[in-house]
Amino acid sequence: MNETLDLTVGCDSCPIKHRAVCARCDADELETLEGIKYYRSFEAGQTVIWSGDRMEFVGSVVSGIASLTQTMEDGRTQMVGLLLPSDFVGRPGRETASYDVVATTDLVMCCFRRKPFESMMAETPHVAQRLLEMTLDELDAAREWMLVLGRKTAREKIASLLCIIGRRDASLKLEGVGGKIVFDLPLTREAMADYLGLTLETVSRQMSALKRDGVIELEGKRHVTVPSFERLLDEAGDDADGGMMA
Amino acid sequence: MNETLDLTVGCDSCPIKHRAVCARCDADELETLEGIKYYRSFEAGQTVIWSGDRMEFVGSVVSGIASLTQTMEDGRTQMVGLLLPSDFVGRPGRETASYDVVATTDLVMCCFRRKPFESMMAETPHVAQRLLEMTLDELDAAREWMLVLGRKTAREKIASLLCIIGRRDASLKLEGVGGKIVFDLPLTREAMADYLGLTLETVSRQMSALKRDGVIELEGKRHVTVPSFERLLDEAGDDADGGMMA
DNA sequence: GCGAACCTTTGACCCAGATCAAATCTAGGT
DNA sequence: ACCTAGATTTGATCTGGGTCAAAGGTTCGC
Repeated sequence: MNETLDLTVGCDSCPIKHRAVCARCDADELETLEGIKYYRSFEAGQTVIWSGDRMEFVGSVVSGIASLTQTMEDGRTQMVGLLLPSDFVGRPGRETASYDVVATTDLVMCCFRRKPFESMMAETPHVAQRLLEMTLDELDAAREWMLVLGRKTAREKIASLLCIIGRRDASLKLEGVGGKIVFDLPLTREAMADYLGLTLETVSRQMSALKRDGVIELEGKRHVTVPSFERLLDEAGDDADGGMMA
Repeated sequence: MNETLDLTVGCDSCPIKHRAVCARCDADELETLEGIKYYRSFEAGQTVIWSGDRMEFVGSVVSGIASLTQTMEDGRTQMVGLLLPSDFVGRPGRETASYDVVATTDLVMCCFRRKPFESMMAETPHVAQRLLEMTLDELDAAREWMLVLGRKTAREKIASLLCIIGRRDASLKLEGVGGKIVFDLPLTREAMADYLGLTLETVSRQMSALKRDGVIELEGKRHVTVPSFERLLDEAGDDADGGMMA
């Protein structure tokens, strides 16, 4: 068992149905995990972990969405992570998390009672390795998001968010006709604003603008159709007026 | 060897002089590392890793500072990480980094030829564990920085940056009289701006404002004295006019 | 069907920070 | 000492997005 691990969503032979813990089904390791896993459900808006809590478990999203949020004393908030199905939360080996985890839609998580860090490294090395890889992925994502937060315009920020959601969501579901991508936004305008470092009014305005400019289609408030992610990101760059100079 | 690892800067008994790889000096593991370590120096401005490069090594900063930067096609840049002494760079198990690493001051790094991920987990489990812990710390730091980028004002951003630099730097050096913290900024105004998602002009203006308001003292452009980190963060909140309403 | 509690959209106005431009202030180098 | 290339400061002006405010839309429960 020395090959590179490639743990993808929904490995069939594994009783736990997503990549988070399916370490290409190393039997012994899985058994160890089986013994300590359990499921928990949360309603939209319910708090999964309060900042400052002792983390009693490591969890992985099965369905629904949760958000990782940091808050300042004066109430300003910044979402610092979106937890989509197969994503991980938790910090084995640390007692406090510095942010809240709140269910953004109805949510099911697969939880594992916290194990001492060292014993995990020893008993389930492939899981440990996968955990490290996933943490590195999250770090990459966080850093990419720093670029979005620090340097992109409101319009570009929206486009970036739509891409993130769309890529994750659409890959699981079907895509629309003519290669277009169709998905439902699982976030309110306010949640989008929290993630993007904007106000909800600006988010709403920019969504309307993108629709008006034909970059995206909107049915209702949540159902989104985009031509392609490349075009979305491109056209979001060209600020508005796609032909108003006459 | 089952106790919690607490790897701090400058462990004496370890031939490698910082926490990055000093896994409380597990002899066998250190020996393994000894065999593959070497030092490299870089001048200010020199590129350590280009985005898209295959990472040939894992490195740890010995002295100097490097920055991790992401760039957009149109030239906008966002620094996504500051590498201070004892910090780590590198992504074992991945072929490309998505950002440049550039020396911001003269820099010495301790490098390790890249090892296959799996063999590292097996051969040096304490180092692997330490690597995971450090990655989680970086993730925390990145997320905290997302709050700074997304929600803080220019003045607050500067204060946050001064705290980060000051805490790291001052802990190694001496502090000034009366509990004040004294340190040298290792960054140009432009580098600060890149980190904070601001322009260099705004950084300069806010530095001047903080000095004018007596929140910080400046000798030359780089030598900074702050009363305390708490006061710095507090007073940065109260926007300017510390008594102008009469 | 009717509120009530939310979301969401839109408008009017304002301001923090960007942009453009010009001095100053270094630190080398010759 | 003088010159040059950066780094830094400061000023004037502009603007993207925030703030405040007021209307729609939806989706409940009753």
